[in-house]
Amino acid sequence: MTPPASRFAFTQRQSASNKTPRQINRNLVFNLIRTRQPISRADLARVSGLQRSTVSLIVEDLIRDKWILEGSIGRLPRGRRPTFLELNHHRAVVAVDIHPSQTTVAVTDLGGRIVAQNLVLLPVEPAKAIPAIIAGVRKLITANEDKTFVGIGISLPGRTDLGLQKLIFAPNLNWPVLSIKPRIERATGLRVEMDNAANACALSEVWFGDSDGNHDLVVVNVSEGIGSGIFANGRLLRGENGMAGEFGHIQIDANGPLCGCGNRGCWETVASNRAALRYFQEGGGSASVQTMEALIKLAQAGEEHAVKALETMSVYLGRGLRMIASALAPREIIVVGDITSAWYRFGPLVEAEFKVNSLSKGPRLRPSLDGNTARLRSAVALVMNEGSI
Amino acid sequence: MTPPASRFAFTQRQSASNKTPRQINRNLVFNLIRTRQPISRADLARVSGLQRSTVSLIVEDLIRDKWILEGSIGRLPRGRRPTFLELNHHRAVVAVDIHPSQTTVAVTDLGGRIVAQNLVLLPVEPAKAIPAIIAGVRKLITANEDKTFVGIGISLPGRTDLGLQKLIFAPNLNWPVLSIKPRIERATGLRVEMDNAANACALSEVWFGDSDGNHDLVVVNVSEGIGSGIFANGRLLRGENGMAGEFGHIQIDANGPLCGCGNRGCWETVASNRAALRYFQEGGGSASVQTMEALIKLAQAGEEHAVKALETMSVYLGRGLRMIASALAPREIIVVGDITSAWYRFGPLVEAEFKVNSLSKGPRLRPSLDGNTARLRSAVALVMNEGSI
DNA sequence: AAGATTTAGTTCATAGAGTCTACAAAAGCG
DNA sequence: CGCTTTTGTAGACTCTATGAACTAAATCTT
Repeated sequence: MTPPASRFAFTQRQSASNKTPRQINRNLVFNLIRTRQPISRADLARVSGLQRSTVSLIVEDLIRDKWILEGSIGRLPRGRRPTFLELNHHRAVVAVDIHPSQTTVAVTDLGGRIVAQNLVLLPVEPAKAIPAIIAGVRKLITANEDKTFVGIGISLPGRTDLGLQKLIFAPNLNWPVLSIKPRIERATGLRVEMDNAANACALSEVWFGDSDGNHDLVVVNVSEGIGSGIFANGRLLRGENGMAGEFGHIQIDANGPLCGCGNRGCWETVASNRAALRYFQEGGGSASVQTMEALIKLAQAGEEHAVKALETMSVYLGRGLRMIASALAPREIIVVGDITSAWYRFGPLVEAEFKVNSLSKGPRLRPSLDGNTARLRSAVALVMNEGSI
Repeated sequence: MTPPASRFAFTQRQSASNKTPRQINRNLVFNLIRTRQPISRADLARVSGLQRSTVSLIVEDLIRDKWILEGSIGRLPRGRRPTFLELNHHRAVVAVDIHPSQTTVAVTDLGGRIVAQNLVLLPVEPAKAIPAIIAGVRKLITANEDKTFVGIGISLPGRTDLGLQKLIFAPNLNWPVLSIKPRIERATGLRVEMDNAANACALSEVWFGDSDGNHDLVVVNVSEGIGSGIFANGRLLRGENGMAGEFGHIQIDANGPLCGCGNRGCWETVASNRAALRYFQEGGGSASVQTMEALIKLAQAGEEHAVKALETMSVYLGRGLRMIASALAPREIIVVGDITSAWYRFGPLVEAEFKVNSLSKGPRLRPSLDGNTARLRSAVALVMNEGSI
């Protein structure tokens, strides 16, 4: 098939054993089943490039380990009928999406399909928030006792410290640096993996998008601030201390408003939800509008100040996205956030500014279909990505 | 040792055969010999984590294929004396560094040591430039007939089309889109690999730097324009059509001078060599100064206008570097270009602006020790990186 | 000086893994 | 009923790493 990866890349300083090919191929076969189920062994062999006998052995392993199941029997023009394989729908993952406005706990199957879902009212005090989350998780687990849970994936509105794997920094929630991972692990007995919302969305796009995960993409999460998740060279680009993707603080306007970081005119200060609300107030809009949803509703109803505010935000949004495009040249940039609910109206403005003076075609720019779902579905990816199989 | 890489990463959509471990381990062993030569089999086993017997087999292979040689015999406090292994110094690579101001052709051994070196006068017309390069390469090859050449690595002042692997776009040379790779391959009979100067420098840092190539770094090449090479997740980050790293066109100053790309205040227009010369002229400097080297010399002599021009450039340079740091959070940012020759004087200015308002420690910022050498030494990496072993 | 100890490097039986060929199973078609 | 086609399995074969045993060659101890 395609040529082998560079043999001199530095990716692996790790020696390989005889079990390495099985690990790789097992991974490959599982992902093919995940993305193309139902699928027969023979088709897996054709798609993967492995021999039918090899696929059979790997499938046997995966069935023994309860990751997949034999399903219905297919039908062909002639020849023996294939046995379809599918993900084991008795296995499930708990998905937690912590969000400033609303926190959701859900159960998804291994394919990322949402099976059950609850909202959790998050107490303001951090000390009470985590018990509330644990209670929500427990409730869903007991309500789905027929499932075997593989782990818990959490999407956070803040940074996680990948080195220690347990701290988060979530200024938008007014939480201090917290060590939530071990607490939830102890309380539930399940493995917990977490990452910030933008990375979660990026993983969702790669795992559940129609593309095969072979190209680079950037997810830009526009809410109170602006964060981003970068998928490049086949992995999330995390950077030192997980700090990569902080495009929110690239300077867009040297004369812009002062940012919390101390600089002027950071992208966040001119293109975030907060910026849009500020434009609205400064433009003479009603002081009663306090949330982005309200502002968007107003604009959709045709209120002039609201439209103007979102138009200004859109232009700045496009300008920053253009910088991301020239910095990383991904194949796609995906926007997540409230503004996407009015993309039909403001998307063209963003796109116009995004394409200004661009020499070549540039990346595709599109809104995420549903950020809430994407963050929840990322749970499977988070849990499985760390190699639980 | 370290835990295995994620089994669900999408890096490899490729099936593995039972030869895969050998490929990986051979790669690993060769790189250990490359970076730690001279080294014994026993030490290789200790460092790699492989068994002594496995290392012996791989070493036998590498010797048979002429990549390495048995060298001198060591001495220990007690026990049998180890046989040192080293790179085969009969094998060499041709390194070509095409540069607007001067083009160099060199021969390096597999360890990147420069064995021979010639300057090539590049005719202005592109039609005559390539024959001149070929002649220079031929001359060095015949002058080093004791060597066996593995390939030719070329560093270019422009973009290469990685998809087709043969086109380059080099506006700074006033060359049209050219297909130089197959021409040189046909003329010399050697495999040609090429990449732009910034990527070449990044590869050099990873291959020959003291770090083990396990972390992310960005090389910023400041000359007429500004280009960059991004090393992340264990590989060069190339992006769609090899266009990643075009930080030169991020906007630094919305009211800045008009850039060739159509926007205002691109980083290139305020922090490149060209920008420094413009500051100098606008500030009332002598019109006779036309090159960056001359400007730097003048500044080093204390001429006020020159100092001022380079100081302005330095501040803008630092500002852009700050954006790279927050976008990618690499462990290191390395600056290459003429300005590094006066880093002792202007580096602190760059660094000061770079660190403005930075919350955390941030990446290390440092000048490349020698950009010319780095670009030449990248030839080995370019040739070997594509898997010729 | 002879044996003990230590370290380097090799040999070989063994087990894990994928490939490839042969073959059994199961369906449609004439 | 036999032929063809396709799915899935079995087994011989090859490649590879492992780990224990072994040889080689040096120093240390007595």
